[in-house]
Amino acid sequence: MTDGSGSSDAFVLGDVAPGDVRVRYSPSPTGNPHVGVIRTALYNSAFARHFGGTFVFRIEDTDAARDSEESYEAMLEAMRWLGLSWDEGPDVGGPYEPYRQSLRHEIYTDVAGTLLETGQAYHCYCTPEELDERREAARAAGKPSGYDGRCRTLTQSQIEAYRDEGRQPVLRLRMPDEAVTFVDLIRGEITVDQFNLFDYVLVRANGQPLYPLVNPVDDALMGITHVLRGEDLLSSTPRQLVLHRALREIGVASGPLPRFAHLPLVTGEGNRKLSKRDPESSLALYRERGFLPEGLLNYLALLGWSIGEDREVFSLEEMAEAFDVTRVNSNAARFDLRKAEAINGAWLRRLSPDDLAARMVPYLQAAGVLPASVPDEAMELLRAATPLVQERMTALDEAVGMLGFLFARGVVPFDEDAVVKVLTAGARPALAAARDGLAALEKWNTEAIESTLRSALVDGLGLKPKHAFGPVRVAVTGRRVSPPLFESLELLGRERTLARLDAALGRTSA
RNA sequence: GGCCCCGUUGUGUAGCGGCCUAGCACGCCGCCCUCUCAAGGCGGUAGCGCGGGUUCGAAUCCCGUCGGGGCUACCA
Repeated sequence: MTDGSGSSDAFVLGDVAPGDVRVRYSPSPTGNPHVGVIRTALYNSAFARHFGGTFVFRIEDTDAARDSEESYEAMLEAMRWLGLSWDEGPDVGGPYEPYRQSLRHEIYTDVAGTLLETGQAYHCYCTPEELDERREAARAAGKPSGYDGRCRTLTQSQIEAYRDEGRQPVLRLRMPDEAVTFVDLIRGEITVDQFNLFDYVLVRANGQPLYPLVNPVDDALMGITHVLRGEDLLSSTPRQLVLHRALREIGVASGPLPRFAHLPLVTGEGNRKLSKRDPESSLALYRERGFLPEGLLNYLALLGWSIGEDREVFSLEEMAEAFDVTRVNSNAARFDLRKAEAINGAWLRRLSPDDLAARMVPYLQAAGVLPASVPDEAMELLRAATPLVQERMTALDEAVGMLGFLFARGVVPFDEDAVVKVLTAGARPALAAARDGLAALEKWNTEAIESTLRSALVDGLGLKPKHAFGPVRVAVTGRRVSPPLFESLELLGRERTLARLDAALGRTSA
């Protein structure tokens, strides 16, 4: 938290007291949540918490054709999984309910009506075809191709003529005859002149309010003080500001205009904006792969912002403490899976073994390694094995391959390649010596196992460590890569170890 | 086409006129450690798009240029 006295904080706040800061995250529930949009949520959350303000979660389900209840649930669930909590929202309520646009229809209709009555907006009777035609013509002439304002000053008789034709009008906002300037918290002053400000559509001919109306109206009504959103919305900001001013003029809203910060886009391969259609953008994918919420969020934070001082691993709390929008980069950032994995790995290693063990459970269950209800012994075994794999994992789903052998009943599933390359006839002496040595062992612990194996295989058979332990590893774990061998054997137990060595011996003789 | 934004190694960034022979992280390469794989340690690779200014001095400021991206719907 901060008192807002830092120099950038003061600039960012403007006239707003730190505790009065209100930001919102307002996704539209179409498809699966994607990482770019989650980063926006993260930055908003960090911003609100930095100032001790309010983080509002609002659902922009304005487009009935594309929105779905499933993705609404998915969005909520994703936010909870990530641990991004909100102060007001569709599920928790708040002073500005409802928080779903689909439930606020009347509000928009009322506002639209007032906008029309006061002349801030007007009816436009142009058909889509006419619009297209004129747009193409303007474009061909090298001129701005937005709406040309034809219906701005229709006479009563013209209106009646259109009505007689059966035309249904859309509602357009009247833009000013002067440039609009605003200060973007990240990019500085941005100006768009009046020739590039078009009277845009607020309400469809069928009466449905559109995003360009609904979004600023909700921001204004909900007292949003700062808008942190993607750069793709940058060019529409001047137009929205005009609406905001109009809303204040007609008394629908009061308070200062929101301040904007446009976050750099998150791109994928080829520097294109990451879209929902790109598979690597899917939050669910990273979750299934076993990313930790902490790790993913940490990585996402790095996409456009730096905590400074050559540090890259930090928590949500640390981020909130240090977050400064003005230090967000203005250039687009490429999502890099390798780096994301590295950060996630760092978080995995930070976890306490018990915590990590608990988090691995669902992944082991999903893979059938552990049953739906985990017996106490199995959980004990898992906890004991966790330190062996903790520094070897980059994501939770890797636990399946690394620890599967510990929970396998009877014969382990073998990796074919490992069998062919390692469990050869030449491996028999090593396997046999290992079997005999281990069978005779008095105490079954890591130290004893190691010294027995070393003396039997390395000293006794004169094998190089790599060739000595390789066959044992494959015999017992089924793979060429495993957690440390001696510790693994201890955990596996003598009985199962010997059984697997016997099984391997059987294989190699065949 | 028009408007807007952006431009430091392959990627993410530090840098806010001298501390920069440009730092860090990921990646990549090599070495060490070592029962495999990791983790860890050490070392290496590679960058201020270009051209003009301003200045004693520019990655940092200005202009231009080139390049990239976004927007340009009765989608959000």
